[in-house]
Formats: sequence, C-alpha cells, structure tokens
Amino acid sequence: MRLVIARCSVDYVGRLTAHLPLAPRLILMKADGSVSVHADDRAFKPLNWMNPPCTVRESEEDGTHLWTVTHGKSGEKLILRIEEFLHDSSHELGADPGLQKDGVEAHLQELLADHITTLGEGYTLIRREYPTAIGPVDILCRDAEGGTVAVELKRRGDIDGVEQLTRYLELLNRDPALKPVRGVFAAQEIKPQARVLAGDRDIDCVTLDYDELRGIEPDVPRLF
Amino acid sequence: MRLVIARCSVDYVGRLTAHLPLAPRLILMKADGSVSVHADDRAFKPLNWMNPPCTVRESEEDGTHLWTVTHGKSGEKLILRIEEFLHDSSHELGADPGLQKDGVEAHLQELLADHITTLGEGYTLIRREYPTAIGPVDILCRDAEGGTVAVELKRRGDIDGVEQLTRYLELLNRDPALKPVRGVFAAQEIKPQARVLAGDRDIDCVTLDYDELRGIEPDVPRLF
DNA sequence: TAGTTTATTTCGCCC
DNA sequence: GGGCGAAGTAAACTA
Repeated sequence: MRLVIARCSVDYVGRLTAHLPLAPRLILMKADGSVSVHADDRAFKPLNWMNPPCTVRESEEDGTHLWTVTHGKSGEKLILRIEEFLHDSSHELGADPGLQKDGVEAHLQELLADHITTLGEGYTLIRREYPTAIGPVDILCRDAEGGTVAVELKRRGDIDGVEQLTRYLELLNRDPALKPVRGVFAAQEIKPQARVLAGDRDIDCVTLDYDELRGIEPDVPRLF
Repeated sequence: MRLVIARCSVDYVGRLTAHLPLAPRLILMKADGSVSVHADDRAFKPLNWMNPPCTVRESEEDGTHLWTVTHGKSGEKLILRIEEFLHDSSHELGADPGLQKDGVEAHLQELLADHITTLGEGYTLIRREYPTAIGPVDILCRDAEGGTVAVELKRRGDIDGVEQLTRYLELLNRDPALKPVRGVFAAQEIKPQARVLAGDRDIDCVTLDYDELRGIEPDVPRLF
C-alpha cells in the first residue's frame, strides 16, 4: 500500500467525465491495483478512483508528474497531474484475515422464525424458505385460526417487495392444500408507497424492531 | 488528515456487529471526523468505518491502545485495539474545491427536456419530475397531435423501468384532464427483455445517444 | 457465468 | 427534515 499526499489535479473519463482542480489530496494505491483520490472530507468516500484491474503509466513533463490509470476492460481513464509531493510512503500489509458480519437479512429471518409470535398471538412456523416454482417464500406459517400466512421479509420494505409477495400469494393460493393464504409484509422500515400498495391488496404490514427481536434471544454475544 | 498504519483488531457494534482479527491495516482519520480502516484490497472500500459526527476517545492498557469511536446520534461504536504503530503522520489539506460531474441521469433528463423533439417532431414539454401519488414521472410532454406522453428515463433500460412506467401510465390515465396518456421508455441502452415487455404494453422505446444530445448543446466544456 | 438482491449502502434532489 | 430515486453503485448470492 502506497500513501501519497500531493497537490494534484485529476480527470476521470469513463462512465462519466469528472474534473478535480489542483489541490492537496491523498492518493491511495493499494496492493490490489486500485487507486483512489481522497479529500479531507466525504468520510470514507474518495473523490475519484479506479478499480482493478487497471494499469498505471507514469510520465513527466515540465516538472508535472502525469499518472495515467487505465482500466483493463472498459478503457476508463483516471489522469492525475501531480505538481508537488508532500508525502510518499509504502507499506507491506499482507492479506487481511477478513471481516465477520452479523445482523443482515438472513439473521433477521432466523430471529423472526424463532419468535414467530411477533406477528401475532398463536402463530406457528411451517418453515423458512418455503420453496415455490418462482422462488422461496421467506417464511410460511399459520395464524391462530390455522390459516396459512406467507411472510415476505425485507430490511427496507419497498414497493417491489409487495409485488414479489403478491406473486407468491397468487401461486400459493392455487394450491388447494394451502388455500386460502394470507400475506404479511414484514420489514424494519416500510415505505409509505409500499404500505398503500399492500393495503390495496389486503396484505398486512408489520414493522420489525431488530434490537427488540435480538433482545429476546437468550444468549446473544454482546460486547457491552 | 491522519494516516496510521498499525497492527490492530477492530469491532463494530451498530446497525450490525462485525469483527476484524489482529492484522496490519491503514487507519484513515479525516478532518471531517470520520475514521475508516483499510486493508490492502477491496479497492476504495474500507473494512470498517464510522461517519461523522463522531468522537474518538483514546486510552491505553497493557501497551494496547484502545480507540473508541462513538457516533453522535445513533451511539454506534467502532473499537480499535492497536498493538503496534508502523506509521503515523498528519497532513493539512484544507477544503477541497470539489468535484465536477457530468453524464449522470439528472443531466440526461435536462438534456432531453431541452431537446424534447428528440422524441419526435412537434413534441412540447409539460414538465420534468411531474408529481404523482406514487412518485414523480421523469418527463411529461405532448406529442404533435396534442396527446399526453409520459417519459421514463434510465441510463440502462431494464424491465423494472417498464414496470415503473406502467404504474405511472395506469395512474395518469385515470385523470380525465390528461387521458389518454401514452408511454415512452427512453434510455442510453435498452435490454431486449425490457423492449419486449414495453412492446407488449404499447410503450415506445427510444434509445438516447448521450454524446449526440450533448453535442446539440451550444457550450459544453470538453476535456478531450 | 449471468441474473438477482442486498448494502453499516451513500448521495443528491425536491417537497 | 423526510421521502424518494440514482449510483462510475459494489458485492454477495444463486441458478
């Protein structure tokens, strides 16, 4: 990994064109071949960058260092004109052991399946990822009256989630053994438009509180 | 901007929980208060980060430096355990003049609105971002015969763009003042599936040449 | 390998 | 400030 602080101007020509006037910036060159140009703001987002695979061609004219970064496949170009180097260091980091994540939709599905009564008193799980010809239904369960309920689960409930559930319901309701199947649209956050569309199709909406669901868990490893 | 290369382990607890085992990494601390942890791959994406506004609390125990980064509003936490510093430097960059972009959909919409006759002789603009209950229609205009035309604009014309336009058309055609409303699906590139679906629903497809549209413009700054 | 869905999405616009 | 759509989306998963 090479860290360069330099006064530079940058041009990107590719999927769009963009220009950065001369200013001091961080140029981050990683071992994977990527190049990114950072200002002292925008959090972790660079002003400009090039993803691997790409090649860097260095040249010099009139004291200006010209770095031309060309993307292998697309031919996109990132051109850095460096007027002055303020810092330049290289560091050997090696391969990273990697990141362990927890808390995405898969986990939300587990949690809801484990606490299916969140949807209502007397609910019982039939199964998760109930297979159909057009894809798996996130959760299939029964309500207190024994009626079948198909649950579509999203972190953010959008209009196309409702469309998806609608297709499942249409299919499931052709099965005499299951019929009638009711729909529940469950998400951490449901967009107003999605709520309207769901209401229009007699689909119930349930807002899930992830922390609350996780809080119910008996043995969740906590850091604090 | 502070650049630290250090052997560290990292934990993030917030919208999800994530753990990084001990390894040498770049810790990037920007003037905006953000902190990000980079490996030597994943292009410009950090392994872990914290956005402003956040505070960093530094402490030390048994030779391990503990940096606790806490997000102001949400209380999310990023905890860095630093075993060894391999590099540490700070740099004054100042505010960045900023980025000039060109070629995104917003601009495409402007261009098409300015040259609405690209869609056909005698077309006139009603308005961009025409508001409806289910979201804004990109462009609403009239054709040579005075018929209303709803335009959905995409950079890449996919099947859900056609679905979206279909919903708009269904809604707009309930308005007696506008009815009948015809649909035009305009994009730089239209996928075959989208073209078929559009044809099936009597929606016209128009392929836009961005460079050509821009070429019509009288004074566009060009880099090359 | 290609299509689909998620993301600590982030970002920007408009109301 | 909230809502919504786009992103040089990227990345992960699946068929």
